[in-house]
Amino acid sequence: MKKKRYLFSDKEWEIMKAVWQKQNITVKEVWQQIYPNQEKAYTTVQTYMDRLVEKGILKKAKVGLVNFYQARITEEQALDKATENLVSRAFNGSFGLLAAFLIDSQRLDPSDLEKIKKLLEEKGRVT
Amino acid sequence: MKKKRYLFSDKEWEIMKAVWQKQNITVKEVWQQIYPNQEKAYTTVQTYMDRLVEKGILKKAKVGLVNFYQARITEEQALDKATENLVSRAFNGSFGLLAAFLIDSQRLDPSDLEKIKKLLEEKGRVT
DNA sequence: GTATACTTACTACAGTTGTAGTAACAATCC
DNA sequence: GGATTGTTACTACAACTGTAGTAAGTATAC
Repeated sequence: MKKKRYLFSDKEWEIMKAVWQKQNITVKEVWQQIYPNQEKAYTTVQTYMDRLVEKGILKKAKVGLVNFYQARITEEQALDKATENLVSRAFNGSFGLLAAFLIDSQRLDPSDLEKIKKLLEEKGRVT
Repeated sequence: MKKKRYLFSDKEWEIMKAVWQKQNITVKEVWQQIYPNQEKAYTTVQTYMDRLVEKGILKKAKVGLVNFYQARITEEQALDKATENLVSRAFNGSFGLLAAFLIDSQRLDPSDLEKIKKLLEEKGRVT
């Protein structure tokens, strides 16, 4: 088992999202959830998941015939790492820059902006 | 020349940051800037840059002996794509979620928060 | 109790990325 | 003008990623 990177590839994100939704999940369940129309082979999903085990991100335990997989890190942790990675590569390490970029982008709708204002106010009150 | 992905690997970001700083840059200049202590071989940087040319992200033009490289996409575009990619993989496609995550994280210092408030107000006024 | 179905374990292979070496050619130093 | 230096072009190779096939073992259907 190698050192955890917490940095996922595209496909690994898909898998992890499913695992966080249902701790103790099987390959089959993940497969059915993310590829309901068999877009990818069952064994492809199996490979992704076993690689995540090798990387120390998932653990698996056999119950009878079947392997059940669990995440060893939280979604929170993964989001944080992924965001940090983007920020460090692309935004010169400044989370503030990313935040400003988001606000300036056309990517937030009015309700997003409202929510952000609320969060800021709360933050202000607590601090 | 393949289709532009605009999605960069870690090393590609390093290169691109240098290229955006100085349009028409040589391999040597990039190398000296990002590896001032020769942490990596000159030819390593050369390889990164020529791959970016193959991918259509950079173009190169020879002047005398030497190749000068230019970006074919703006930093803005790349930031947007990279952010979009993170959001779509990790934040269920919601830019608002990412923004909220940032505000909630301990990653923004008071001056960041101030700046964000200002931006929001301006946005409010224009909208 | 043999054929069928499901699941795992293992193997394979092409494309991408990180890393760098070598060959060849031009410029320049004496 | 031969040796040295700088630059490019090309090749190489291991790790990682996306993708999937096959073998083998267990369960189930009759």
